[in-house]
Amino acid sequence: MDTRNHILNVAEQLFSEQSLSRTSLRAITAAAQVNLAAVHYHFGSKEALVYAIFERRLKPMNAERLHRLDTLEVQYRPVPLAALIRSFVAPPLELSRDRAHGGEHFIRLLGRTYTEPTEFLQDHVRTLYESVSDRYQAAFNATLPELDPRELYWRLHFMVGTLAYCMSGPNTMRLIASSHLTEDDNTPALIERLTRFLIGGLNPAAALAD
Amino acid sequence: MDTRNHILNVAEQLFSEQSLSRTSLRAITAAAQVNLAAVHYHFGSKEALVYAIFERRLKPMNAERLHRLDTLEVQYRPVPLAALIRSFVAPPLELSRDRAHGGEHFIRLLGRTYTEPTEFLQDHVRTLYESVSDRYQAAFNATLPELDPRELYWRLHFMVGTLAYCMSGPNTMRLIASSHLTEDDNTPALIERLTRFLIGGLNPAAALAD
DNA sequence: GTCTATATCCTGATAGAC
DNA sequence: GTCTATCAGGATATAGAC
Repeated sequence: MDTRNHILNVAEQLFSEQSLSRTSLRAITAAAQVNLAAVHYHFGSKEALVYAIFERRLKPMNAERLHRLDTLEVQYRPVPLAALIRSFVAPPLELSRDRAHGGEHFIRLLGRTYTEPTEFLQDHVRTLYESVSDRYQAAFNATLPELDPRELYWRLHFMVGTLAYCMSGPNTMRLIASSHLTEDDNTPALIERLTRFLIGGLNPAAALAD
Repeated sequence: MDTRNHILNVAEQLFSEQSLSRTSLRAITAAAQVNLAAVHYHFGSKEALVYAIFERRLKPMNAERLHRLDTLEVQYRPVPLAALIRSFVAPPLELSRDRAHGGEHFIRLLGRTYTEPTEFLQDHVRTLYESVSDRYQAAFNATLPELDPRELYWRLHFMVGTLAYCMSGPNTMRLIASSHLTEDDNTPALIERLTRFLIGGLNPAAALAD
């Protein structure tokens, strides 16, 4: 079990630095200083290893989102927009800050997965997102009842896209001059910046409030 | 020259469906019904083929952006936010609609490249974006003078992220239930939806106007 | 559980005839 | 310009000793 977790950690980091297909099992086992065959013993295949990486992180992350949403929904109905957005974007961004446990690497990897056309992963990840997707769609619908479902759908799509780009992180292609990209910009500040941006985008009329 | 363009077209499509590393030269030459050695004769290497694909599309696309910005800047100063955003997001989205010339495939590929950690491409693409990046940063700064540079940087970062996600297209992972993802949603409508979202995000106070 | 050795296949690239 | 044939290396996966 120790070896298994060690492989997960090292693979997670390497996968976050290079694409899945460009990262070989040999590179992983060499970096982890374990035998090549250990991966097949513990996971069965490279794809199964990737599955395990996503499952380990996504389950608690999305459970945290649902927990925050539960708390909000007993307190308010409907949930105020700012709080709703924050409960959705904060868990992944906070996980990305968790360098001690490798969360930073995983979130980078996750951000890329949103746009990567690797079919074998898409289905697996979609399943791990199902409850979050349903619950939040209903919650946003309750908070923004004046939007028709199609318009709401598109705005949520834009929201997910913005978040995904933030997750893919500082090693992403920087089209905008990066003189202001300072590492000192901490996670709570980023969460607030992003939340303000999304409030404006999701509901222009509500942007002035809060 | 005919073979060369044919290879470019076929490669562009295959690269948009699978990641760069998972798409082999053999798959490309088989689909294009040309000889494997033809790629090396016309381009020299797989990486050089990828360069050529990006150069062919990115140069006119960004020239179009700068052309629109030029036109706007002789007409207004500063350029209104909505028009500025539209001039930035429309060229790629319109290109994505150009199925006759394969623009749809390229834009999908481009959307992914924003978050993919393939170093050899990043530098090349960044160079092709340099003038656009500089000009637009100045234009947004003139339109939104009340934002300090760091805040503006982050909002533009969010904007690019949202656009990138839209470009990566309908085959992207759909976390939000896709019942409303109808293909009939045409490009002009998407441009307007996205522009309205971005107006709200970039400048909440201006969202109510326009 | 861990390791060595190996099977099988696919990759990008190139040499050289036509 | 196009083709065949081939090289050299790296990939995943597995069989079997310890």
